[in-house]
Amino acid sequence: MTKASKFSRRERQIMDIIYRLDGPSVKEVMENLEDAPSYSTVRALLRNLVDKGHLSHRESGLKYVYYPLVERAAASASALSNLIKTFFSDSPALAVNSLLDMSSASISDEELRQLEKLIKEKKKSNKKSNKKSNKKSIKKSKG
Amino acid sequence: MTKASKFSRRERQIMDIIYRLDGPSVKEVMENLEDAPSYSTVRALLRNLVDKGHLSHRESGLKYVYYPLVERAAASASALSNLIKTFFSDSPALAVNSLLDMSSASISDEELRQLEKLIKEKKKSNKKSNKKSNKKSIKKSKG
DNA sequence: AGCATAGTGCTATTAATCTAGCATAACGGG
DNA sequence: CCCGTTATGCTAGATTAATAGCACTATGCT
Repeated sequence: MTKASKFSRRERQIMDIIYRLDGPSVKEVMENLEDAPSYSTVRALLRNLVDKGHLSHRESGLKYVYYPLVERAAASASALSNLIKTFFSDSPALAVNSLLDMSSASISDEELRQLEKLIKEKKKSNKKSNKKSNKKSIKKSKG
Repeated sequence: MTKASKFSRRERQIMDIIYRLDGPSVKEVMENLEDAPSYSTVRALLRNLVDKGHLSHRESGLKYVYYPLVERAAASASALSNLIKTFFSDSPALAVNSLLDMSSASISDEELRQLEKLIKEKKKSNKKSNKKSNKKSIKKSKG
Protein backbone atom coordinates (compact mmCIF):
# COMPACT_ATOMS: atom_id res chain seq x y z
CA MET A 1 0.00 0.00 0.00
CA THR A 2 1.32 3.31 1.06
CA LYS A 3 4.98 3.87 1.09
CA ALA A 4 4.73 5.36 4.54
CA SER A 5 3.78 2.01 5.96
CA LYS A 6 7.30 0.78 5.42
CA PHE A 7 9.00 3.14 7.81
CA SER A 8 10.31 1.85 11.09
CA ARG A 9 9.28 3.52 14.30
CA ARG A 10 12.16 5.97 14.49
CA GLU A 11 12.08 6.62 10.78
CA ARG A 12 8.46 7.56 10.95
CA GLN A 13 9.01 9.84 13.91
CA ILE A 14 11.83 11.55 12.09
CA MET A 15 9.92 11.97 8.86
CA ASP A 16 7.09 13.58 10.79
CA ILE A 17 9.47 15.98 12.45
CA ILE A 18 11.04 16.90 9.17
CA TYR A 19 7.72 17.63 7.55
CA ARG A 20 6.64 19.61 10.54
CA LEU A 21 9.78 21.69 10.94
CA ASP A 22 10.58 22.08 7.27
CA GLY A 23 14.34 21.81 7.11
CA PRO A 24 15.63 20.99 10.57
CA SER A 25 19.23 20.34 11.55
CA VAL A 26 20.32 17.16 13.26
CA LYS A 27 20.08 18.90 16.56
CA GLU A 28 16.55 20.12 15.97
CA VAL A 29 15.48 16.67 14.92
CA MET A 30 17.00 15.28 18.05
CA GLU A 31 15.32 17.81 20.28
CA ASN A 32 11.97 16.96 18.79
CA LEU A 33 12.27 13.23 19.11
CA GLU A 34 10.50 11.70 22.01
CA ASP A 35 12.80 9.70 24.26
CA ALA A 36 15.56 11.32 22.31
CA PRO A 37 18.59 9.11 21.82
CA SER A 38 22.11 10.44 21.42
CA TYR A 39 23.21 12.83 18.77
CA SER A 40 25.15 10.03 17.11
CA THR A 41 22.08 7.91 16.92
CA VAL A 42 20.01 10.59 15.32
CA ARG A 43 22.68 11.16 12.73
CA ALA A 44 22.80 7.49 11.96
CA LEU A 45 19.06 7.36 11.52
CA LEU A 46 19.12 10.37 9.26
CA ARG A 47 21.93 8.92 7.19
CA ASN A 48 19.88 5.81 6.83
CA LEU A 49 16.89 7.72 5.56
CA VAL A 50 19.11 9.52 3.11
CA ASP A 51 20.58 6.24 1.89
CA LYS A 52 17.13 4.82 1.38
CA GLY A 53 16.13 7.82 -0.68
CA HIS A 54 13.57 9.33 1.65
CA LEU A 55 15.56 12.40 2.61
CA SER A 56 18.27 14.59 1.30
CA HIS A 57 20.37 17.23 3.01
CA ARG A 58 22.19 20.39 2.12
CA GLU A 59 24.63 22.57 3.90
CA SER A 60 23.20 25.50 5.73
CA GLY A 61 26.01 27.50 7.20
CA LEU A 62 28.15 25.06 9.05
CA LYS A 63 25.68 22.30 9.40
CA TYR A 64 23.41 20.05 7.45
CA VAL A 65 19.74 20.59 7.10
CA TYR A 66 17.38 17.82 6.06
CA TYR A 67 14.42 17.84 3.74
CA PRO A 68 12.15 15.14 2.35
CA LEU A 69 12.32 13.92 -1.22
CA VAL A 70 8.59 13.37 -1.38
CA GLU A 71 7.17 16.80 -1.17
CA ARG A 72 4.84 17.95 1.47
CA ALA A 73 1.66 18.05 -0.58
CA ALA A 74 2.06 14.52 -1.86
CA ALA A 75 2.99 13.18 1.53
CA SER A 76 0.11 14.84 3.29
CA ALA A 77 -2.34 13.67 0.67
CA SER A 78 -1.08 10.16 1.06
CA ALA A 79 -1.26 10.32 4.83
CA LEU A 80 -4.76 11.74 4.74
CA SER A 81 -5.90 9.16 2.30
CA ASN A 82 -4.57 6.39 4.46
CA LEU A 83 -6.16 7.80 7.56
CA ILE A 84 -9.50 8.12 5.83
CA LYS A 85 -9.31 4.58 4.65
CA THR A 86 -8.51 3.38 8.14
CA PHE A 87 -10.97 5.34 10.21
CA PHE A 88 -13.64 6.77 7.94
CA SER A 89 -14.68 4.00 5.59
CA ASP A 90 -12.81 5.72 2.80
CA SER A 91 -15.18 8.66 2.90
CA PRO A 92 -13.50 12.08 2.89
CA ALA A 93 -16.77 13.69 3.85
CA LEU A 94 -16.94 11.69 7.04
CA ALA A 95 -13.43 12.80 7.84
CA VAL A 96 -14.25 16.43 7.29
CA ASN A 97 -17.24 15.96 9.46
CA SER A 98 -15.20 14.55 12.27
CA LEU A 99 -12.59 17.21 11.85
CA LEU A 100 -15.13 19.96 12.21
CA ASP A 101 -16.62 18.18 15.11
CA MET A 102 -13.55 17.61 17.16
CA SER A 103 -12.08 21.03 16.62
CA SER A 104 -14.99 23.37 16.90
CA ALA A 105 -13.14 25.34 19.51
CA SER A 106 -10.14 25.98 17.38
CA ILE A 107 -11.74 26.93 14.09
CA SER A 108 -12.64 30.57 13.98
CA ASP A 109 -15.68 32.06 12.35
CA GLU A 110 -13.41 33.52 9.78
CA GLU A 111 -12.08 30.13 8.85
CA LEU A 112 -15.55 28.64 8.82
CA ARG A 113 -16.59 31.26 6.32
CA GLN A 114 -13.65 30.37 4.14
CA LEU A 115 -14.58 26.75 4.26
CA GLU A 116 -18.11 27.55 3.28
CA LYS A 117 -16.80 29.37 0.30
CA LEU A 118 -14.62 26.47 -0.61
CA ILE A 119 -17.53 24.08 -0.44
CA LYS A 120 -19.58 26.29 -2.69
CA GLU A 121 -16.80 26.22 -5.22
CA LYS A 122 -16.61 22.49 -5.04
CA LYS A 123 -20.29 22.23 -5.67
CA LYS A 124 -19.89 24.35 -8.73
CA SER A 125 -17.04 22.33 -10.11
CA ASN A 126 -18.95 19.17 -9.39
CA LYS A 127 -21.77 20.44 -11.52
CA LYS A 128 -19.47 21.29 -14.33
CA SER A 129 -17.81 17.94 -14.52
CA ASN A 130 -20.93 15.86 -13.93
CA LYS A 131 -23.53 16.86 -16.43
CA LYS A 132 -25.78 14.05 -15.53
CA SER A 133 -26.01 11.04 -13.34
CA ASN A 134 -24.33 12.03 -10.19
CA LYS A 135 -25.29 9.01 -8.36
CA LYS A 136 -23.83 8.59 -5.03
CA SER A 137 -22.03 5.38 -4.69
CA ILE A 138 -22.72 3.80 -1.40
CA LYS A 139 -19.69 2.76 0.44
CA LYS A 140 -19.57 -0.06 2.79
CA SER A 141 -21.22 0.49 6.09
CA LYS A 142 -19.69 0.05 9.39
CA GLY A 143 -20.79 -1.84 12.45
CA MET B 1 3.71 12.62 22.06
CA THR B 2 1.03 10.37 20.75
CA LYS B 3 0.80 6.84 21.87
CA ALA B 4 0.58 5.72 18.30
CA SER B 5 4.13 6.77 17.68
CA LYS B 6 5.38 3.90 19.76
CA PHE B 7 4.15 1.16 17.50
CA SER B 8 6.58 -0.81 15.42
CA ARG B 9 6.05 -1.12 11.72
CA ARG B 10 4.04 -4.33 11.82
CA GLU B 11 2.16 -3.27 14.88
CA ARG B 12 1.04 -0.12 13.19
CA GLN B 13 -0.02 -1.96 10.07
CA ILE B 14 -2.02 -4.36 12.16
CA MET B 15 -3.69 -1.66 14.25
CA ASP B 16 -4.73 0.06 11.05
CA ILE B 17 -6.21 -3.11 9.69
CA ILE B 18 -8.11 -3.76 12.87
CA TYR B 19 -9.61 -0.30 12.91
CA ARG B 20 -10.49 -0.60 9.29
CA LEU B 21 -12.06 -4.03 9.44
CA ASP B 22 -13.63 -3.74 12.83
CA GLY B 23 -13.16 -7.14 14.38
CA PRO B 24 -11.09 -9.23 12.01
CA SER B 25 -9.87 -12.77 12.60
CA VAL B 26 -6.21 -13.71 12.43
CA LYS B 27 -6.72 -14.83 8.89
CA GLU B 28 -8.32 -11.58 7.83
CA VAL B 29 -5.55 -9.60 9.41
CA MET B 30 -3.03 -11.71 7.58
CA GLU B 31 -4.76 -11.31 4.25
CA ASN B 32 -4.75 -7.58 4.67
CA LEU B 33 -1.12 -7.24 5.60
CA GLU B 34 1.17 -6.19 2.84
CA ASP B 35 3.99 -8.63 2.24
CA ALA B 36 2.04 -10.91 4.47
CA PRO B 37 4.17 -13.16 6.64
CA SER B 38 3.08 -16.57 7.83
CA TYR B 39 0.00 -17.24 9.86
CA SER B 40 2.20 -18.02 12.83
CA THR B 41 3.88 -14.69 12.57
CA VAL B 42 0.65 -12.79 12.46
CA ARG B 43 -0.57 -14.61 15.51
CA ALA B 44 2.59 -13.79 17.34
CA LEU B 45 2.26 -10.12 16.47
CA LEU B 46 -1.33 -10.08 17.59
CA ARG B 47 -0.46 -11.79 20.83
CA ASN B 48 2.15 -9.17 21.37
CA LEU B 49 -0.32 -6.36 20.88
CA VAL B 50 -2.68 -8.03 23.29
CA ASP B 51 0.09 -8.40 25.87
CA LYS B 52 0.95 -4.76 25.52
CA GLY B 53 -2.64 -3.77 26.11
CA HIS B 54 -3.45 -2.38 22.70
CA LEU B 55 -5.82 -5.12 21.62
CA SER B 56 -8.11 -7.66 23.07
CA HIS B 57 -9.82 -10.65 21.51
CA ARG B 58 -12.96 -12.62 22.00
CA GLU B 59 -14.20 -15.86 20.62
CA SER B 60 -16.43 -15.63 17.63
CA GLY B 61 -17.62 -19.07 16.72
CA LEU B 62 -14.54 -21.18 16.55
CA LYS B 63 -11.98 -18.47 16.20
CA TYR B 64 -10.71 -15.35 17.80
CA VAL B 65 -11.61 -11.93 16.65
CA TYR B 66 -9.56 -8.90 17.56
CA TYR B 67 -10.60 -5.45 18.60
CA PRO B 68 -8.74 -2.39 19.84
CA LEU B 69 -8.82 -1.22 23.42
CA VAL B 70 -8.69 2.41 22.43
CA GLU B 71 -11.94 3.03 20.72
CA ARG B 72 -12.27 4.17 17.21
CA ALA B 73 -13.33 7.74 17.90
CA ALA B 74 -10.45 8.43 20.23
CA ALA B 75 -7.93 6.78 17.97
CA SER B 76 -9.08 8.63 14.89
CA ALA B 77 -9.09 11.92 16.72
CA SER B 78 -5.59 11.31 17.89
CA ALA B 79 -4.41 10.30 14.44
CA LEU B 80 -6.06 13.32 12.86
CA SER B 81 -4.58 15.61 15.42
CA ASN B 82 -1.14 14.24 14.81
CA LEU B 83 -1.47 14.52 11.07
CA ILE B 84 -2.64 18.09 11.34
CA LYS B 85 0.28 18.94 13.52
CA THR B 86 2.68 17.37 11.08
CA PHE B 87 1.38 18.66 7.79
CA PHE B 88 -0.96 21.55 8.45
CA SER B 89 0.71 23.76 11.02
CA ASP B 90 -1.73 22.56 13.60
CA SER B 91 -4.64 24.17 11.80
CA PRO B 92 -7.70 21.96 11.36
CA ALA B 93 -9.12 24.43 8.88
CA LEU B 94 -6.14 23.99 6.60
CA ALA B 95 -6.62 20.26 6.77
CA VAL B 96 -10.28 20.49 5.87
CA ASN B 97 -9.32 22.72 3.04
CA SER B 98 -6.82 20.25 1.70
CA LEU B 99 -9.25 17.42 2.15
CA LEU B 100 -11.88 19.14 0.11
CA ASP B 101 -9.31 20.04 -2.44
CA MET B 102 -7.81 16.66 -3.00
CA SER B 103 -11.05 14.78 -3.07
CA SER B 104 -13.38 16.91 -5.08
CA ALA B 105 -14.12 13.96 -7.28
CA SER B 106 -15.23 11.72 -4.50
CA ILE B 107 -17.44 14.02 -2.47
CA SER B 108 -20.94 14.11 -3.79
CA ASP B 109 -23.21 17.13 -3.87
CA GLU B 110 -25.28 15.49 -1.24
CA GLU B 111 -22.33 15.22 1.07
CA LEU B 112 -21.24 18.75 0.34
CA ARG B 113 -24.66 19.96 1.38
CA GLN B 114 -24.36 18.07 4.62
CA LEU B 115 -21.01 19.63 5.28
CA GLU B 116 -22.41 23.07 4.65
CA LYS B 117 -25.06 22.37 7.19
CA LEU B 118 -22.49 21.20 9.66
CA ILE B 119 -20.45 24.34 9.21
CA LYS B 120 -23.48 26.49 9.81
CA GLU B 121 -24.09 24.68 13.03
CA LYS B 122 -20.51 25.20 14.07
CA LYS B 123 -20.84 28.88 13.43
CA LYS B 124 -23.86 28.98 15.62
CA SER B 125 -22.25 27.13 18.46
CA ASN B 126 -19.20 29.33 18.17
CA LYS B 127 -21.39 32.32 18.72
CA LYS B 128 -23.04 30.81 21.67
CA SER B 129 -19.96 29.75 23.52
CA ASN B 130 -17.98 32.91 22.89
CA LYS B 131 -19.90 35.76 24.29
CA LYS B 132 -16.91 37.94 24.63
CA SER B 133 -13.70 38.41 22.77
CA ASN B 134 -12.89 35.16 21.09
CA LYS B 135 -9.26 34.42 20.84
CA LYS B 136 -8.25 30.96 19.93
CA SER B 137 -7.66 30.31 23.55
CA ILE B 138 -9.54 27.17 24.20
CA LYS B 139 -7.67 24.02 23.51
CA LYS B 140 -9.04 20.68 24.16
CA SER B 141 -7.13 18.56 26.56
CA LYS B 142 -6.60 14.95 25.99
CA GLY B 143 -8.26 12.13 27.80
C1' DA C 1 -13.24 -44.24 14.57
C1' DG C 2 -9.95 -42.09 11.55
C1' DC C 3 -8.59 -38.22 9.08
C1' DA C 4 -8.47 -33.59 7.12
C1' DT C 5 -9.14 -28.85 8.30
C1' DA C 6 -8.81 -24.80 10.95
C1' DG C 7 -7.94 -23.04 14.87
C1' DT C 8 -4.59 -21.88 19.30
C1' DG C 9 -0.14 -21.62 22.61
C1' DC C 10 4.52 -21.46 23.03
C1' DT C 11 9.42 -20.99 21.87
C1' DA C 12 13.69 -20.51 19.22
C1' DT C 13 16.09 -18.20 15.53
C1' DT C 14 17.04 -14.83 12.26
C1' DA C 15 16.70 -10.06 10.61
C1' DA C 16 16.40 -5.38 11.39
C1' DT C 17 16.38 -1.49 14.19
C1' DC C 18 18.47 1.32 17.39
C1' DT C 19 22.16 2.77 19.76
C1' DA C 20 26.69 4.69 21.06
C1' DG C 21 31.62 5.45 20.47
C1' DC C 22 35.86 6.87 18.15
C1' DA C 23 38.25 9.54 14.63
C1' DT C 24 38.27 13.82 12.17
C1' DA C 25 37.45 18.59 10.09
C1' DA C 26 36.00 23.70 10.43
C1' DC C 27 35.21 27.67 13.13
C1' DG C 28 35.99 31.21 17.02
C1' DG C 29 38.17 33.25 21.11
C1' DG C 30 42.19 34.02 24.14
C1' DC D 1 48.64 29.32 17.48
C1' DC D 2 46.08 26.15 20.45
C1' DC D 3 41.99 24.56 22.35
C1' DG D 4 37.11 24.05 23.09
C1' DT D 5 32.90 23.72 20.55
C1' DT D 6 30.13 21.93 17.00
C1' DA D 7 29.82 19.74 13.26
C1' DT D 8 30.48 15.14 10.31
C1' DG D 9 31.87 9.89 8.69
C1' DC D 10 32.15 5.50 9.83
C1' DT D 11 31.72 1.16 12.34
C1' DA D 12 30.54 -2.07 15.83
C1' DG D 13 27.52 -3.73 19.61
C1' DA D 14 23.02 -4.33 22.06
C1' DT D 15 18.14 -4.53 21.86
C1' DT D 16 13.89 -5.22 19.70
C1' DA D 17 10.99 -6.84 16.00
C1' DA D 18 9.77 -10.27 12.81
C1' DT D 19 9.48 -14.73 11.45
C1' DA D 20 8.68 -19.72 11.27
C1' DG D 21 8.14 -24.23 13.37
C1' DC D 22 6.26 -27.74 16.50
C1' DA D 23 2.75 -29.54 19.62
C1' DC D 24 -1.92 -29.62 20.67
C1' DT D 25 -7.33 -29.10 20.56
C1' DA D 26 -11.82 -29.03 18.43
C1' DT D 27 -14.96 -29.66 14.56
C1' DG D 28 -16.94 -32.06 10.59
C1' DC D 29 -17.06 -35.64 7.27
C1' DT D 30 -17.10 -40.53 5.50
